[in-house]
Amino acid sequence: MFSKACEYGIRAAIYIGQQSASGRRVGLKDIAAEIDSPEAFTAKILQQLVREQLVTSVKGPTGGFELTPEQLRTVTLRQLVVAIDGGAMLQGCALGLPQCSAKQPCPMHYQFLPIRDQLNELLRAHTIGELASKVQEGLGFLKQFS
Amino acid sequence: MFSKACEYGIRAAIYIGQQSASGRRVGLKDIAAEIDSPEAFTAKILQQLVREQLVTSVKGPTGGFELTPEQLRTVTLRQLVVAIDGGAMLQGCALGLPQCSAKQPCPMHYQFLPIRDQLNELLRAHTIGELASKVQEGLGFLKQFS
DNA sequence: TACATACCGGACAAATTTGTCCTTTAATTT
DNA sequence: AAATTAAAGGACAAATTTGTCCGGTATGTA
Repeated sequence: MFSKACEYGIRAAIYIGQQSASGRRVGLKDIAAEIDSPEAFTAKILQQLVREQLVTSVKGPTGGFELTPEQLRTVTLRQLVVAIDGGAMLQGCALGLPQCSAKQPCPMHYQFLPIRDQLNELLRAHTIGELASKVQEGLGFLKQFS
Repeated sequence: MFSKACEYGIRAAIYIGQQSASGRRVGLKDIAAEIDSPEAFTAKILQQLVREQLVTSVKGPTGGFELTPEQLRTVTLRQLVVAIDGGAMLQGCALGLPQCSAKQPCPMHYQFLPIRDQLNELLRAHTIGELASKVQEGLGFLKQFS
């Protein structure tokens, strides 16, 4: 569905959000450990998110990553996905036709349309803050325990 | 959504189906030209589909690819996708958790479930023959004209 | 039987994605 | 101010996906 980078990015953002909601700023090492992702690769992805201002970072001792109250409230899953994977998967043709549209639809065009619309709607409807709360309440997990 | 290989594979299968429905067997060169795909790469993908018996091939002069009436009637989009991309995208967790399930769901688990179910249903519901007819009737396209 | 045709299969190459390492930059603490 | 901490950024490496090339194999035709 999404790229690895995107999966890590979303998990990281939610974890940062969860901690930010409790007033804690978190470092890269902590993040990678908590979401079970490769540290250096996760750093790259977070850099992207910081550049896009979807996540906030602070350098130096006591530094780390955090989400402002506004970011918690307004940044959606969709913004993360677009920032990391680009819009292609949320718009492009399922069969890869470059100009697929009602004008010259691929054979699956009208069947896929509602599903893609729902996916877009879904991603737009959920903020990082909301997902972070879910994790905080033990209703969702960012890595698996045994 | 799907890999390039999968996109080419689906388009190729539908084109072969369209021609088979009219009693024509088609060669690789023809296929690649009609669906606008790299020839040698398309050959690899078709080999896979032939091995899985989703497509039939005949060697030698007058040879080529075709779909038997049974293949036209029974092979679904889902079988093509699984043969080429594997089942991961049709089952795996959206956030990449290896063991995501109701037991330890990711924060988006229950939101994604209905969408993934619909996608599976959609892929299962459409046969190559059906999609080939759509193209034959001019209601769907496998490449774009200008 | 010889030849031509067209798929098969393996090796190879390019491009992209995933992942690592190390130096630089910024900020806090002593 | 110096030392320490942690993110930023660039270069590099591994893995996967995408794509090519070419000799081998099967099949139909003369």
